[in-house]
Amino acid sequence: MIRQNKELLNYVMKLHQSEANNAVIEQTFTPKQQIIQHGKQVIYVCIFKSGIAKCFLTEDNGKEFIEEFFGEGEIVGEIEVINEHLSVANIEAISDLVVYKIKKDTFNRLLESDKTFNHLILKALSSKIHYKAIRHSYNQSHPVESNLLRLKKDFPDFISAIPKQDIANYLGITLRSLNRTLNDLKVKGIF
Amino acid sequence: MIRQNKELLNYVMKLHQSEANNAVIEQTFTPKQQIIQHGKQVIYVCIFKSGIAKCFLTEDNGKEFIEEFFGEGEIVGEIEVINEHLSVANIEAISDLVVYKIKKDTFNRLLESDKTFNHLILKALSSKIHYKAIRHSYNQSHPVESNLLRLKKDFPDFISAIPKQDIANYLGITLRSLNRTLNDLKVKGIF
DNA sequence: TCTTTGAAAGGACAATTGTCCAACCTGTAA
DNA sequence: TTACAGGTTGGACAATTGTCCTTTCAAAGA
Repeated sequence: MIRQNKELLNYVMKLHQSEANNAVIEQTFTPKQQIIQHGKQVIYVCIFKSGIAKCFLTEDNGKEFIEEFFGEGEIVGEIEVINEHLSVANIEAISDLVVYKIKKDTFNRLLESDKTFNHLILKALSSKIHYKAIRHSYNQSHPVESNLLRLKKDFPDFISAIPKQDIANYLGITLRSLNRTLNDLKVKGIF
Repeated sequence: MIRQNKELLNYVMKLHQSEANNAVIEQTFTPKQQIIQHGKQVIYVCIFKSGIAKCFLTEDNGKEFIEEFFGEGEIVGEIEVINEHLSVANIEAISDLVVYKIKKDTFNRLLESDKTFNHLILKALSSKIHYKAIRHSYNQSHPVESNLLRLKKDFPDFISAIPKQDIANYLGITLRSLNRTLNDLKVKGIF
């Protein structure tokens, strides 16, 4: 549930050192700070060095849906830069965060001129599609209880690392339902 | 709900004519034929020239979840070729289908040597993430009735073009629920 | 110290959705 | 023709999930 991309992170760390003119900048965020906001232009592509952030959409009825939790090496803003549109989603820090920022133009230049980088981005995009497909299929096809067990298997400590409301929004259920199911699992001795 | 990518289709049609050695082959399928099967190696990337196919996963509990319906210009198999893993999903023809097939190695060569092609693929991948994000957020955050109205707006004739069970699987609901909601909408005079 | 705010927890009831089943068509094969 | 398989439809009831609301607790600020 917390996505990572170590291979990309390694490469961006190298770029951070080798590229001239601060092509890759480091920046820190504190919990609840916004990294990208829906409807705004995306000027920087960001790659997470450490910490956790959430990627979410807010629907017309006020409900918030969490697309992913992003950890080390995950990249955000690349979709918007590649397809040249405004930001679809919001990215917000959950923990303290350190990110590498790459200016839009620099990112496009790297895509064109650096074959390794280009391929890493192709792979990053493919992975996103891959894990989104698997996640939504599983979530839709299984009861809440199974979904929670699956998250626990992936990331045993998710209950304490991520606010309950965010977990509920990730699963597309209400906080009430989440609590109810967690309770059932406690009674059963799991969790 | 039926995804298209005309820009990519145009380019692949050009490749079909210009590339030597049958780099791009045309093939036809009839309804229910399998184009890609879960767990198998992907040797060809396919781009749809005409017709409709469904992309779906089958879960351990036997439930089938439909990722997307693909129409003109949509591409399948590229995720597997780029990330070098076995097929995640199944692709099956719904209507009669004509596809362009590109061998894995040819696809990789084009990605490396043809900048326009490379960029079209980057955009295709980005779009997939984009529309997946929007769709799942909307679906999870709205009742079945709203989801059906949204599909009808997108593709007015979907009820007759796509089997009911497939629509239910696409929305992650049962056939019973789908029928119930369709009935409600009929009574209300919509649909 | 005394509010105040926000996250967490759960009771009670309503609404939605699933499960199981039977009935009804339509086209195809025996 | 007859039988059968597959897609479609909806009744009856069970199970799940949502809505609304109250309580508790802990951290932050007046």
